[in-house]
Amino acid sequence: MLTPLRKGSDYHHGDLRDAVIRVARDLVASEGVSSLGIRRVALRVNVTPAALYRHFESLEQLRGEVSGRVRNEMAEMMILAREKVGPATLSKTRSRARFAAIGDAYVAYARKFPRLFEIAFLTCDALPETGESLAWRTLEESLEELIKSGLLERRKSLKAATLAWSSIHGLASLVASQTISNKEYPLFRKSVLDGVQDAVFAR
Amino acid sequence: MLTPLRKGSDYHHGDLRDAVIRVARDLVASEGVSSLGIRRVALRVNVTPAALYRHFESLEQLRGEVSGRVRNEMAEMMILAREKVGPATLSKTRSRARFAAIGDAYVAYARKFPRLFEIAFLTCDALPETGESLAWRTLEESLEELIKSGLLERRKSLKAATLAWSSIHGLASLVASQTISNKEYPLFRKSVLDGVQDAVFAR
DNA sequence: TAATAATGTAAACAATGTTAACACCTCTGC
DNA sequence: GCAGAGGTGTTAACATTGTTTACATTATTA
Repeated sequence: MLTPLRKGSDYHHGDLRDAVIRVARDLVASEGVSSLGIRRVALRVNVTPAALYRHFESLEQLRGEVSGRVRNEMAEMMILAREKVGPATLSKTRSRARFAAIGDAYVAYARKFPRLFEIAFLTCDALPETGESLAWRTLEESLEELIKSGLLERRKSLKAATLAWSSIHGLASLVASQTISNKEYPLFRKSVLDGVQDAVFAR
Repeated sequence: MLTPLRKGSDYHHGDLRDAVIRVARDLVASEGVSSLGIRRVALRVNVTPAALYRHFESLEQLRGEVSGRVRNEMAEMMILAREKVGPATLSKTRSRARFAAIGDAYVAYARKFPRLFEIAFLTCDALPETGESLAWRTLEESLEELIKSGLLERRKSLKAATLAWSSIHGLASLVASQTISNKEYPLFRKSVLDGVQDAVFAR
């Protein structure tokens, strides 16, 4: 327990809104999106249900907020994984490995937190206005590295980005929804990764 | 109205179970998966809520049943689209067109019925025992055609199938969840289709 | 035709999202 | 310092939901 949710006998919470989203995220992660509810979250945050309506218009909006937070979390995981292989250089193998890392992190997240991945891409009537996603920008950065290290022609870059995202996302989605099992996964993984690399890297 | 839901003053319905799934499907299609409810469906079928529990254990199971029906519906659309380009022959262009048709039908369905596509791939605790999916078998058939017409080596066939499905599914999923807009769609579509064809067809 | 199973209804239950009226806390302007 | 105003929590209620239990009606079968 990092910080107590309520400091002593405070009437005010201090930072409800954020605590609510955090707890909601954890609830979805462990019990699924259909278990996310105003009252259940309120209980865990040790607050009255009505209090949540000071910070969220509806359950639907809270769901959207969780969805947005998860998408950011995913992107941060991707960035972390990329940094872990080493800082960006002009080395071909380096930038190639960094590119592979973000794709791997994407589907690794879906495998580790399938319920979170699910809520991240649910059609949401009330999603927080997000410009270009962090994940997409991260992908673009990696492609830029590939261009600078001479592995990718600039004119092919956009096409590479869209194909890479689609196939990686498809793999992640099929895994998260258990449409493909853990046993089938390695084959799918190899096919997709090879396919993406074949398409991205000029031969 | 094709068939009246209740024949005259019948106490018994005749074929509730099926009528329920049909109505549930339409409800999801028009108002989204979170609007699917026992009472709402019961009302539309002109039946008491408790009646549904003679045919389904829970709302969760009904959701699973709808999900299964939609997956079948998708596969039927794919088969229909494939037949529409013409019967299977050994012609290279023919089998190639038939292969493209099923991929196009897949994402076309997701574009036309995003809410149905969504429920089709929701993680479902109670999904009806389905062996190999009809869609997957349809894909395998098309790959077999490609092999027989000399466009694809048999040893590459499984890899081709997994890559094709992942990327097409990813494209469909990103479209259905509105992660990519209608404006961005054409570019994504071209990238994915080209990428799949490059990977599938030996060069 | 009488018993039995299948399938519907009626009424109740606890739990849910949401709202309105009220209480407390914190801050600003004098 | 302090009065009031706005922000943030509580309490109590409401309509609606999934689900169960007891009962009524129809269909099936021996």
